[in-house]
Amino acid sequence: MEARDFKNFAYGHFTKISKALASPRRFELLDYLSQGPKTVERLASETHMSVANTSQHLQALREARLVVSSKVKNHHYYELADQEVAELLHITKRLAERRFPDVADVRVMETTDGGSVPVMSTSQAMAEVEAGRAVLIDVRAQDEYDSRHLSSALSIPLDKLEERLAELPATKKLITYCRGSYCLYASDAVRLLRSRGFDAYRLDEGPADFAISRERASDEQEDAR
Amino acid sequence: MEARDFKNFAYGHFTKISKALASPRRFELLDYLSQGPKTVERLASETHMSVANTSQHLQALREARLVVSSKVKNHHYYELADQEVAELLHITKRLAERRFPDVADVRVMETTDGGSVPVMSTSQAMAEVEAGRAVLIDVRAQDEYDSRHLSSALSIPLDKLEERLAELPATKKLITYCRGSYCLYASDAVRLLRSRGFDAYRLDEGPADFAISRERASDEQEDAR
DNA sequence: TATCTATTCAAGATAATTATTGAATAGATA
DNA sequence: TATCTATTCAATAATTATCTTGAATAGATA
Repeated sequence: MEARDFKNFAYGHFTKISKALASPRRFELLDYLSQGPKTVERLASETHMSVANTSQHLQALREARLVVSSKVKNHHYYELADQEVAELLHITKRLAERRFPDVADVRVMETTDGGSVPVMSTSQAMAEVEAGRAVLIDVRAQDEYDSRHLSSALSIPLDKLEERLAELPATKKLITYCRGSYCLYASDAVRLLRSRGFDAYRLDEGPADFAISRERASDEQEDAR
Repeated sequence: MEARDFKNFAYGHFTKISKALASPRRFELLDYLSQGPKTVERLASETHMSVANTSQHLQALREARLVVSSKVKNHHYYELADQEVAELLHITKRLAERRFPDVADVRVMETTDGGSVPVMSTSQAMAEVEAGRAVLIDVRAQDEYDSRHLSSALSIPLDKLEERLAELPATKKLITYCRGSYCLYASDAVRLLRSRGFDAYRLDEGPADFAISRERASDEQEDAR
């Protein structure tokens, strides 16, 4: 193989990955998939795309080997092919926030509802929970919770929150979380809870982001040995 | 701002980053830029692109805020806007190798010349150097060495290697490195050195990759505190 | 001032990507 | 077997990206 062919081969493959992430629709699909496996129809309705278009984008993601699919009954489930895909999303978002400060500003504005929704970091939240002063509430859909959730978190999907208020301790902090820093569910939950007198907060990340920080930490412990 | 507008805003910005990485030419430009600042003409000749096309791609990278430029005399120097860009390249490559095993196979085949060029990891190399059994040789261009290099490495650009053989210790291992795992310079150097009787090896990464591993390690030490 | 050099800009042809529509398929369920 | 459901495929039109060519610019140098 000639040197130039080798470079074309390598860069061609690298950009298969980046091309797959280069469409806002596909980026969003991957973002949802980082919460766990989902069917085409579910992804279509969550992203407000047509089913055909969703399917087409999923084909593109599969060609780039970022997702894999499996069949259960007559549903096709798609999921991330590798946890490193979630890491790539994470780093791309972080770089976007660094290079376009507006992005972070708008995120904070929107997810805190202009400052009225207090935010807590995961480490702070963990400390509160361990000290018995707070309870974690996962407000995502049940299957997303089942797929992965923060330890000790309760599952109360946002649309069930109002009818299940009685289950919540009035004397503790309630710390909600959802898919990640750009998801508004936890902010909606905090607003509802605060309007009912609870001391509510939201996390600044979701289980996928948290898993990445954890993994990086353990990678490094291995490297250090 | 409506919830949908917020998502479009956020995903639109995330994909500005990915779109910039989605062309093999631009990916290659960034890869060269991770070795240090370079002029348009230099980048054009290294990537075998026309100057106009190179400039156009650099504009695109600047729009995506992945590079910044500065002017010295009548040369425009471009450089990475953030070290995290190099990290994004690194992770994209790693994921491409995981998902497309051929990429790693071809890389190993090409950079070891079918197995005849022995490869060493950076940690192994560092240990050999510290024990006084090996010398590190940076075979990249002088300005790339000046921009950043592994500590204790000698600078001997590949095209000067033959005339400077007398400077090299015949009793130690010679460990060469270049831009990274996909760069062939170090392999060429090893072939030359071995043909003259030296005990030569190449590193499996370059200074940019090495810096990323280091940074990750120190990030995690901070997190642990 | 004239000229040279490095870079950018503008226009155009070609190719690739996207969303939409409607048809096709494959596997359940009745 | 017939029907239903979830998904994919195929064709189209609209948009966007790419490379080439040649002209324009801005700053050095003579």
